[in-house]
Amino acid sequence: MDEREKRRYEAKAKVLKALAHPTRLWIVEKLADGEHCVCEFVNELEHDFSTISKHLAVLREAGIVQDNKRGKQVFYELKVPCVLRFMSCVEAVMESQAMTHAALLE
Amino acid sequence: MDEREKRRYEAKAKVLKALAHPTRLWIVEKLADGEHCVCEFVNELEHDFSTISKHLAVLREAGIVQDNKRGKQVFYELKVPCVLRFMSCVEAVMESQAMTHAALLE
DNA sequence: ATATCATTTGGCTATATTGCCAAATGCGCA
DNA sequence: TGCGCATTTGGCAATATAGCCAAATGATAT
Repeated sequence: MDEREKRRYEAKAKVLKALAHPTRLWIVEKLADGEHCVCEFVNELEHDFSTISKHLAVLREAGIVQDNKRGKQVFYELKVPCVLRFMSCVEAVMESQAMTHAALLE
Repeated sequence: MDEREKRRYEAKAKVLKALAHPTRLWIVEKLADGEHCVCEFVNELEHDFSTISKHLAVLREAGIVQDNKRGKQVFYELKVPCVLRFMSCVEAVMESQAMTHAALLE
């Protein structure tokens, strides 16, 4: 793996890393039906404003979401909605894993 | 988010986290064309055997790959190949990000 | 049985991530 | 202009992750 390829894999990993957190995953799924205000995330998740804000920054810096400021509020929306398609495969992995564990108990 | 849902998001995040590392991503893509021996990864990546082995353990525990021991060697293969479909979307995110940055420079 | 090879595991240090608090910012309204 | 609200930023302590070395394991071949 040369330097160029290495940087490319690091960039790819950064995108997946942005998704790889329960709170951020929840936010991304929430955005499936369109734009939402930061305040909604804070209300529904039991976290500090600052914590949510930092999670949103991670998603924004990865290029997954974008923010739209309107009035006092900030709304976030998915910039690249194809990430939603990951979910069914992630669930397939979890199911396969559950089956394997069940098989070991037999 | 109740306790049950929380655990579910943690499990999903675990799968994505397993993919969210340059070396592991490289390994997963390498497995696109089928089974490969651990020794091949060690040869092609400039890492210690133990480092590669731990990365493989992360992928295995997440349910993404499975190991097949034959003779002295251990071969790994994708257990749930749909993860390969993530790549094009990850690249779409990167491209969208590149465009945004380019736009800012104008 | 023993030596050998491929891989895994344990242990360690360095680095990265998370989540809270407090303080700073930015916008709209009185 | 100056206040108040929504959000972001800075800073810190706790925890998690990465990668190296050395030692342990497990199968094969002698």
